[in-house]
This record gives sequence, C-alpha cells and structure tokens, in this order.
Amino acid sequence: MADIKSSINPLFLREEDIRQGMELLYFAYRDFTSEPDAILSEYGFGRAHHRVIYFVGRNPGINVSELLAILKITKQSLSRVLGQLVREEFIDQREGTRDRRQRLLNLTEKGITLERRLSESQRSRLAEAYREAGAEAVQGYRDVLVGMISEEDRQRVFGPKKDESDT
Amino acid sequence: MADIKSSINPLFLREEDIRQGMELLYFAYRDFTSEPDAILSEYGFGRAHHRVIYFVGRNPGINVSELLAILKITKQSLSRVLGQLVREEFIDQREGTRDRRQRLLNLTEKGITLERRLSESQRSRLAEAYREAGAEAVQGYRDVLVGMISEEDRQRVFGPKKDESDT
DNA sequence: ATTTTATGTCAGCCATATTGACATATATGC
DNA sequence: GCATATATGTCAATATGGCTGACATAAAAT
Repeated sequence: MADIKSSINPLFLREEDIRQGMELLYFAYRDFTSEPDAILSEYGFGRAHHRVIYFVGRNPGINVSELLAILKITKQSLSRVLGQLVREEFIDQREGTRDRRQRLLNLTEKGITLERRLSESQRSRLAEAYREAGAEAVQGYRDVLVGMISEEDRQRVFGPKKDESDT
Repeated sequence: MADIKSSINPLFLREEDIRQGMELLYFAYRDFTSEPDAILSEYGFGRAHHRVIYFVGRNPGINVSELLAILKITKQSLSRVLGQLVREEFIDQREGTRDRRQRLLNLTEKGITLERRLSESQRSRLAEAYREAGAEAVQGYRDVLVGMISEEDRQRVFGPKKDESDT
C-alpha cells in the first residue's frame, strides 16, 4: 500500500515528498491552534496565554526561569502575559520555600478549568486523528516529530520523563 | 517494543499520550521555523514573507485571491508583505490574460534563490528526521497530520494533487 | 449601463515579540 | 558582614504581523 517509491526506502525521498511533509506540518499546526485561539479571544487572551497556561499546568510549581527556558521568550514578554493571568486569577504565584526569590507558579481552579477547555479541543482533534490513523501511524508520527526537535528541547521536555518501557 | 498500552490499540490512549503528541507538534513546529526565521531576518523579512514566497513558489502564476485563500489572512495584511517582495523583486506580478484584473504571481530568479535557501534548511531537517524514523514512520506521520487538517485545507492543498497510488 | 469582482491602499488598532536599562529582594561566597 | 550573583519585576521604545473599516480603480459580467 501507498506509493512504492517513497515508502519502501526513505532514501528515495523525492522533493515532492518533502514538500508535502512541510505543508502537512504547516496546515496541521495552523488548524490545531485555531480552536483554542477562538476560545482565548473570549477572555481577551492570545496564544501566548495558552502556552503559559499549558506549561504551568504541565509543570506545577515551575518557577519563572524554567518557564522562560521552555518558552524561549524574554522575561519582559512573559511578564505581561503572566501578570495578566495572575491578576485575573488563572495562575497563582507563591514564594519558593528553599529560595524565597522564586515565584512558583500553579494553576488556580479557574486556571485548571480554562486549561481543560483549551486542551479539550486539541485533545479530541489529536485523539481522532490518532484513532483514524492507527497505532503504528501514531508511533511513526512521534518518531518523525522527535527527530525534528532540537536536542535541547528534546532533553528538557521529553528526556527527563523518559517512558518506562525500554530495557 | 515501546509502551504496550499505548501502541497496540489507540483506544487505550492515555491523557499522557495525547499531551505528548501535542507537545511534539508544538516543539517540532517551533524548531522547524527557527532556521528560516534567522535567514529571513538578514533580509529584514519575517515568517509572513516566507509563507508568501513558499506558496507562490509552489503555485506559479497564482493570483492574489487564491493566495489569500491558502494563507487565510486579509488582503491588507498580505499587501504589505507582498508589496515588499514585489518592490524588492523577489516576486513578479503580471496581468492575467483571461482576466486582466488579476495579478498573477511568480518568483523571480532572486525569489527562487531565496526560496531554495529557506526551504533547504527545512528540507534537510525533515529529510533527516524521515531517514532516522524510517519509511513506515513517514507514512504514519503523514496519516496523523492529514487527520488533523480541516477538510477545507485538505481539499485545497492535498486534494487536487491526490497521490497516484491507491486503488 | 449597472453591478460585481479582483485588487490595492489609507488609517488606525491589537497582540506578541524584541532590546536595553534599571530596581528589588534574596542567596551565596569569601 | 560585605560584595556579588541570581530571580524576578518593570519602564520605555520598537518591530512584526495580524485585524477592521472605508474607499478607489479597473475590468468583467449581466
């Protein structure tokens, strides 16, 4: 099944295959973010807020430096967005116990609710695509994307919580 | 190999699997665009210029309406970017023959050169990821991403040039 | 001849990013 | 304890890439 030239041996990859792969990524990413964008606009928020909410949700108690390292934006850029989320009580800041200079970030109940709402639209879209494509395809999707991610990001985000299966 | 629960049957997908899939897409997309972004800044261009150059390169002789439909931005937004590219001679505009109101867009030599340079960095990154992941993974990557793309985009971009394999 | 379409343009607004400079509180090293 | 480094915050200016609304022009279509 599928195109023989392009699927038996990846060394036979044609220009066209690569172009298609690039476009797939572009359109998938765009469509993937469009629903959350619409929800966010109800709150007067943008995609930046989503990213902050998402990664704080994923990393409860994360401090500002760590969050900046993940997002790769400047603290000035983060501060406006984070400030809004704290002021409007989607995110809670508390002093670090070991290091009281730190602000440890957590979602509030309100934040958790919004996070769920935002993720839900993406979760169901991705789950549906996974379901249609099948388990093998899912592993292929992962393998290719992992290969495209810089060593640094791969370690930070996917390294530590290495899956508990192999060897 | 790999996690049994999550790979044998996609209906067993856990929250964690989906989260990982979401993050993979986010980081892969970000890293995928970072090199071109750096190149573009040499020219004083941004990602928007890249998209215009890319899709004009992919669709020689495309008119403005069609380009807008692909990019899904307003003509006012496009006009600034496109205007720059035309003025600086990366893109050539000529009157449509059938319909002289239309501006048919093509890359100039200069535009083709830049397009190649921009795509090359992405092309090699994707080709490398494809090579590492293997042919089956490539098909899986495609299948999942296609599933995430809206019907509309799927038809416009991937429908017409339907691959010549199945049935 | 009128209307619709394809395109362009002016003006203003918003979100998100940037850099640079500086402030404050706390931790850490000597 | 003092000096320095770190974690964070904030002010100001700037750039990019979107947006809306309004209006203009040329050409096509009816």
